[in-house]
Amino acid sequence: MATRGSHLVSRRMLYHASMRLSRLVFFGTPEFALPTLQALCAAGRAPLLVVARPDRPAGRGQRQRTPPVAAWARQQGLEVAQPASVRDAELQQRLGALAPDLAVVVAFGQIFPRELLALPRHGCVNVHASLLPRHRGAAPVQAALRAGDERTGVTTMVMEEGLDSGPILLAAETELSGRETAGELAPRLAHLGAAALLETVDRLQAGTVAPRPQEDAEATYAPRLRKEDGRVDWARTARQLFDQLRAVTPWPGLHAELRGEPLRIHWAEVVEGGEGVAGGESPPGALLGLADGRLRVACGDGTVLGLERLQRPGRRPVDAPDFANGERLAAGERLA
RNA sequence: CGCGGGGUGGAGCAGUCCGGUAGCUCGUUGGGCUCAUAACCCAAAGGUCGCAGGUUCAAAUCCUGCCCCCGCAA
Repeated sequence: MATRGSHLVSRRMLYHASMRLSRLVFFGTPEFALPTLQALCAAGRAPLLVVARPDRPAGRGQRQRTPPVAAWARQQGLEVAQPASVRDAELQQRLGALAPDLAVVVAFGQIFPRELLALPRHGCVNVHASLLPRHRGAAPVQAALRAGDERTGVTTMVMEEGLDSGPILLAAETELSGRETAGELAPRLAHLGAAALLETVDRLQAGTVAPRPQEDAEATYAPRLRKEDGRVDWARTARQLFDQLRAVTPWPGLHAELRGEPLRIHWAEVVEGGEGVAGGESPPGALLGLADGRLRVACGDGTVLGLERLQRPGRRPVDAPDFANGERLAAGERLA
């Protein structure tokens, strides 16, 4: 067993000796972190301090937005801190004065320095939205969908300096329906994560769970999505595009181009038996006509994707038949 | 004051720059054709052109204010 450095934290946690975990602090920012915070409060484990990232301009009009976690915590009368950085000296002091037993971290959005990892008596526990070591990183929910995974889940782990590489405490799996989008899956995993975290804390306290190292060789990475991740490459197969669609919905959204203007694809389905429909050799992106309320598009390997709901910039989303009516599509046109 | 697009019969759009008869593709209704059909043919109904004010002989179109929707950006 490792005996120094970042492993110090996990070594302390390893042995069944029951822990006193009455003094918690919570780190989290977006919607995804909220169920866990709420679960802690409901279980009588309300944190002494809730730390979220600062308000910042967002949305149309660039108004200052308060992160969901900060808003809810204040409403509950919890102590809240929103430092510009977790390295903020004032925050460190405040945390130190609280002498927390454990920090619970969910989708906080900032890397923890070593001093912070070691500050709570028993370290920091993180809820991660994938089955580690698969999909380490900022966008695990989307990565599982994009990879076409049939199952995913949440993992609680002891935080160390590496990216989501700490020893695993508990994991909870769930089946993917195959039609679920990231926007639908995220809240589901958030609740699964809340339950897992609660159980993790209970079992740490009781001494009935021990950290188990990750298989680093099996790790995959899920970097934060960028706008470009929503761009369609019609040379990919319909199946791959469908998985991509589910991963990037609702953000950044799947988008292609028609007549030099952006076209957002809100929903589409793989058209079975597409090869026959394509009539063989249609180039990727070629429009193959409207059928069953879907606008068919030729994709890679002779597959066909049926676009169902589309949107032009500045317009509202419309169903494929309406889109075809208004757009006056001509034979032989192609999406880019 | 972050940038930008849009509100036109039931749906999706054109027309707005260069004021002057309300258009297109669908849908709906009636009729026809067909073995049949979400196909085709004929006909009809259906619109305060977001709201209010202004300019004008005349406003969907120009000017002012307001309401609503959406994209970018996060």
